[in-house]
Amino acid sequence: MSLNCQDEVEATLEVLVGKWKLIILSHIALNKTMRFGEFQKSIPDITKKMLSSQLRDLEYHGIISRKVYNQMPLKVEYAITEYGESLKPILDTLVHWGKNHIEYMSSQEKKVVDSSG
Amino acid sequence: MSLNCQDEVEATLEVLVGKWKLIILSHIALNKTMRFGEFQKSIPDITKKMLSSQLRDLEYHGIISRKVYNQMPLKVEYAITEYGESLKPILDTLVHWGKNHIEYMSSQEKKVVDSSG
DNA sequence: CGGCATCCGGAATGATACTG
DNA sequence: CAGTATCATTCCGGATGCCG
Repeated sequence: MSLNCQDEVEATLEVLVGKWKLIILSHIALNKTMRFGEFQKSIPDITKKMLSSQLRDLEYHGIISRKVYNQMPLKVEYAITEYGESLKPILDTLVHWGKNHIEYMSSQEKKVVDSSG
Repeated sequence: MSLNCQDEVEATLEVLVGKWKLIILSHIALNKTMRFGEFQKSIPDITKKMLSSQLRDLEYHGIISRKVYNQMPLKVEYAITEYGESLKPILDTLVHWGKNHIEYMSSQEKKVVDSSG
């Protein structure tokens, strides 16, 4: 059996690659449903085009679902699928490590700021 | 308190972004030390330039260490740092999900292959 | 052996305008 | 409101050659 897990990591990366996918997931994982505009408010720096394309990718891979309401004004709701939920452990470890890393970095920063004080 | 974890995810991504970083980590996490050439053998598709730059990034962020032996022929050993070890849970969840995803995809494939049989 | 410098193409991302 | 179309740009990563 192979000890290195390159294929598995690559398979996961294929689904999660993209500047905004994990950001999007970190939001939708916490809500039952989210609308296009809500994503834009939550993620100010993302453009419509990027949001749209990343959402489509995630939908293609079965991570999120998309429901259109035929009404005016238009309404579209996104939700995380059951399969998408299986990504939560990844998100959790990412958030956990990031939290620790931010603390680590700010503790490193103090040593630098020291010279200006 | 903030419920969305965008900053944390982004902080983690800043360290892990790059086509090969997680692949590299998935290899070095299983070995005490690895040499430049060993990475090349383990990851046939990576170029010297990419390997070099990704290793430098990881070293910069304190994830791996680099030790040069002043001898001919040149010898350089890379190792995962203690801080780098803290990424293992992320790798584990990635590998775990990837494994499951590969099975999921191959089960989807059968339905398609069906038409050629 | 391990790695950097240079050049280069294509993919990823962004800005803006337009649409049902 | 929720996108798409188009054009511009940035940047990642690959090919190659040179170096200690």
